[in-house]
Amino acid sequence: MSVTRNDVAALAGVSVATVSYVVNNGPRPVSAETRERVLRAIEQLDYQPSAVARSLKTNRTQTVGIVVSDILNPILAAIAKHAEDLLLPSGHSLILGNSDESPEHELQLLRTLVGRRADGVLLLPTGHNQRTLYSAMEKGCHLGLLDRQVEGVNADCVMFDNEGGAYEAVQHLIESGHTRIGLLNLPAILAPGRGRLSGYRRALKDAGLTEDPRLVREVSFKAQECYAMAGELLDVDPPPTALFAASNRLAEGVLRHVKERRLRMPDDIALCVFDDVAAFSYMTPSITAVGYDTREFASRAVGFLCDRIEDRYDGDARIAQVSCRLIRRESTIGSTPDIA
Amino acid sequence: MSVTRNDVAALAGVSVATVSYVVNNGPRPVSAETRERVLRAIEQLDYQPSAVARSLKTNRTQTVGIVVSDILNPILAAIAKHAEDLLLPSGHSLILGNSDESPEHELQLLRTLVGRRADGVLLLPTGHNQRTLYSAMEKGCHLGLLDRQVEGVNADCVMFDNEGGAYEAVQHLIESGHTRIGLLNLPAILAPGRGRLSGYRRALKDAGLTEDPRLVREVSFKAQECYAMAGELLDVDPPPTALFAASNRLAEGVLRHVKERRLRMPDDIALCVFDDVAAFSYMTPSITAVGYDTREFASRAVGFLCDRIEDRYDGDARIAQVSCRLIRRESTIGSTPDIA
DNA sequence: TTGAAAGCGCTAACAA
DNA sequence: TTGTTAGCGCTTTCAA
Repeated sequence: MSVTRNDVAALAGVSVATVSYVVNNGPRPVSAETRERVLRAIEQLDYQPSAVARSLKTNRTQTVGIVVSDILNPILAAIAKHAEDLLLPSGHSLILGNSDESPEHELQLLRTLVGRRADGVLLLPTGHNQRTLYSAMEKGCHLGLLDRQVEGVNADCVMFDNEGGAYEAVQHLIESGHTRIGLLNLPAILAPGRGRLSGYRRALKDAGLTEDPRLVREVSFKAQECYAMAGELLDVDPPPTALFAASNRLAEGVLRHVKERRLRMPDDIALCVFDDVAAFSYMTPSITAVGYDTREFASRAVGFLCDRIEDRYDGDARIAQVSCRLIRRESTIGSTPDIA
Repeated sequence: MSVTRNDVAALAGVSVATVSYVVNNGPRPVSAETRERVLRAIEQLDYQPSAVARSLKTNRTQTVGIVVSDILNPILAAIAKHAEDLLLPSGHSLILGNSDESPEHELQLLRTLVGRRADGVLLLPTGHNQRTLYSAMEKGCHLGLLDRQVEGVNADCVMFDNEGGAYEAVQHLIESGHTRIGLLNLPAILAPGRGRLSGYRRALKDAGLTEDPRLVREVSFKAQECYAMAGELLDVDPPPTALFAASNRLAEGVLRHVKERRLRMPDDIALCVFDDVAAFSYMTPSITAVGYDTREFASRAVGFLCDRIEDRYDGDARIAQVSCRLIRRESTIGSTPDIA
């Protein structure tokens, strides 16, 4: 079928072993002259070594999977992009999987990845499939969790400072004079939802405000529900004067209402969002958001994973936290001298 | 190292061939009783067949690459997502690559993909690397081009109706009373840029307007340059009253100026964008855009590719065109009764 | 410095 | 209905 190492060896008049040593640049030396001949043969035949055969032999595929809930979320797209960037130099390819928050979908993706003998997987877990995760790790497929720890799964995890970011956001709203602050939150079964909720609570408490339970809503990942919940939140009596949306997806629901009801931000309603996306800075009004460095996040996750893949670390699960910072924009402070 | 088919065969007390036929559900029959025993052994050992070994034998990897210029572009992310969706049922995995519009980067990604023996590649080409593309196809790696045809490469291609979409957009601006319409265009060396430019020109001509060359700007893919060019366009004297931005990226440059200069859309400047992204519908004012079905686009591309991978088609390169439609929003018509 | 050959885990042709 | 075995393209040990 295609050109193999035998063809190269034959053309160069050397053994297959020698070709191997030339291709891999080691581990044993090859005389300059022989190497030259081999390289010429490779060139001439347009020979491209088979990573498949190589993987079978070496038990390494130089492949890592990334399974996220939604690649359309710009945050996750950015993490995937940076992961790919960071993995490229070491020759790893990235296999992309979308779980859509579905455990069944996630299961299938994980099985496929294990079947392909991926060296590792970066996973934004649905929170299920513990057994499969455990079995994957047993089989030597290293695991790195993204922002969500999974109970009973002892894997490295990189998180955002969810609690701190939320605290800073809500504190900012309080300092801007708001006392009725609605929270549109992620499901609190997942770590980010829990963290953002507790940041919200701590900020209220530190300011001596009491929480109105009607102002705290938890939303699944359905866009429709976001929209509906945002509406309910705005309709609470007396209404909130500010909203903290715990994710960029959640913010969309709010923004649709703002538009439909012709609300002015921040006068009618102030808005702060966890997750900063590009559009927030050039919208009018621009949107105050909790931002963070997705490149750093990806870098920590890839670092953890490669440490294990390349046998530099084999200990207990590690946790890294990526810091967040509040970017104050017009949706809370009303006007900006400069574009942030 | 890991559990292999031999282990399963031994435990079940059958030959490796039988295990194979059970796992693959064919091609030869296995008695119900034996199958049962094998399945139990698989279960018990938590055996997961190696796709690597399978690929070496079958010369098929069930892997396709997708190489795009920027996965952060929501349009490309959507195409990647849909491609993954569509490929999953047939057991194909998607390897993601970001070329960043760099030919060198693209080259490396293509080489890696060929080395991994990807069954096919979906590519948004930089326009270079023809030889590598040609050689990849020679080697049996099927190729599907996304929106950009490459001269001298005889591969299937799916395109948007760039000319028609641009025509409709500019016609709409003209009908709204504009006569000085700026075009912020993609590089015209690439097919989409050419198509969108000629749609712009045809619309002007059909309306009896003459083109002012100062109102047509071509921009590379650098964000900075977008911003600068958008500024120059707005500063032409006499200034344009409407702008057609040939991509969502280009639109960002315009929107930053609109914000900084506190321009009102559409009164000070009307804006229409090729590429509809979610944010355009909930921004205020909402942005008029040329939209299309990314799912259909991905579906055509994946269809072309799988036809070849699965030997259903082996003829000349095919072209498909995905239609576009104008979505009129506030940035051109000033107010919408409903959210589009 | 180089070659020969075993074997990675699988599929499928050939035998039984 | 089932078992045996060659061989996919590579890496690497053992010998020369």
